[in-house]
Amino acid sequence: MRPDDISDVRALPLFREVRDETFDGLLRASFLQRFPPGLVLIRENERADFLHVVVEGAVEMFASSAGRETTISFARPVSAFILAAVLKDQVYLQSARTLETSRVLMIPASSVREAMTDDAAFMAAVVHDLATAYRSTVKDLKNQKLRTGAERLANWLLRLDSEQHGTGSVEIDVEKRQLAARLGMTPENLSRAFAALKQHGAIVRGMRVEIVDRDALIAFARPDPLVDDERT
Amino acid sequence: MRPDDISDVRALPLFREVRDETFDGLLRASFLQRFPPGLVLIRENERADFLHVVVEGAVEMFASSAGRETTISFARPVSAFILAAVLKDQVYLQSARTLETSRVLMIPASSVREAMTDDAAFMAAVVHDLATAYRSTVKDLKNQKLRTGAERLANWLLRLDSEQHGTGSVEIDVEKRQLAARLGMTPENLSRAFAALKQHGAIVRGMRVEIVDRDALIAFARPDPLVDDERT
DNA sequence: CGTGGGGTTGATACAGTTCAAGATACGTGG
DNA sequence: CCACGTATCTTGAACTGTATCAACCCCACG
Repeated sequence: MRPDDISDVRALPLFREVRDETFDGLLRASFLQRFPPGLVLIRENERADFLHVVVEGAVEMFASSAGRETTISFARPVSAFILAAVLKDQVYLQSARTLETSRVLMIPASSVREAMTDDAAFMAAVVHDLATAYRSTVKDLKNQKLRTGAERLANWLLRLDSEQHGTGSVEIDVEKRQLAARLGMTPENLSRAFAALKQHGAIVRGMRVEIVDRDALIAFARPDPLVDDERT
Repeated sequence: MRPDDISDVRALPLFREVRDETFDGLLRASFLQRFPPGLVLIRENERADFLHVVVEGAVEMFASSAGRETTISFARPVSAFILAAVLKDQVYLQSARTLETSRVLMIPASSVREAMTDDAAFMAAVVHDLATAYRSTVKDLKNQKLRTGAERLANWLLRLDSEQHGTGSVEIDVEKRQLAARLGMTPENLSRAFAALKQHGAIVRGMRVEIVDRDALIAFARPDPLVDDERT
């Protein structure tokens, strides 16, 4: 494991305040592995043996039941995923697969649980991380239940624009099929949602979207900090 | 506060393993209040000043955005709700209102955060509670995204039957409009879903449902422990 | 009684998926 | 460098799932 990677992982909210010996102990038992795109890292219903941390690349969390499948979320560097299953010593509720070539740090579940009982600072960080993940899922649920697909897209565009300095010209940084999955719809539906947004001030051309009438787009999207804001 | 209530609250997973002085400290700062039905206890976007515990009655968690509203979950005695907002010292993401006359214990957020830093056992219980709430929300999300309304109803009936000793004759213990909200659909849609289940071995008459062909109902519902099981 | 709320039913409309076909983009091998 | 093949994206049409609006039934309760 390269020194750069170590310091990136160390900088995670989950590990930042932790004692050195706790962090070293966690790393000693772990290993970093490189995976090709499309590889399934975790299958739901398997026992949670490791806490995974995406160090490089991108991972999609998804879930299936009765033959249907849906995307739950994406994990990008540097972040940990499925902490809850590890803590409860339970099976995963979600599956995970790489979207690109990715490097993933795998920390044994038992080490995580030990570190938590030994180091109060780590346990406090775990509490914070869990609370954040929980609230993020509640926001997803609200986004899904309270909005149509086109509205979810419009709000996603507004957020992306503000991340890209609010110039009104947005570069889509993911494949559209991935974007469709993230927004909880089919690729066909995403196409139609883009077409529908022409009426509301957003024009798409390839991977670039021009927000020509921000007020109209906002009026259509009706953004809500309790759904869209990352920080709260 | 009556001794019975105290021991009920003490028995919650969140407080069971906690030191006596921690528990006493929490209670000292708290107060128990009685509320009439339909009263809004918490409004989303308000600062989380209290951790609430339903001691008696029933509370509905719901959320609104852009004029639409949806039910997120129900809290029945004895359980705590919206722990995450309290821990992050943030605003509530959900609103809460009583469904019936209810008694609710309100613990100041600052006391909860103090108790957590003082008592490792309490913090450990908080971790477990948060992980459980998080996984429960993920299951809700899967239930919502992977199933139709009729399928959600069918699975709810199967679970209710197993709770009522699997006799195949199920008594619905909530108003149907509440049930519709819990299953994420309109009351009209619930009526139609019940009608549709006649084809799949479940016959409704008033508040009573007869499961006349369990195999057929299971084949239609396709229950999944990773969505329906409370324990995992 | 009569009135009102919960529940059901019907008609209509919108949201979303599916299936199929065509368009565009892109990397590879000839 | 072009041609081809493949994957992504778009568009159209049909269909499922759900919401909405309206009418009506039923029963409990004043």
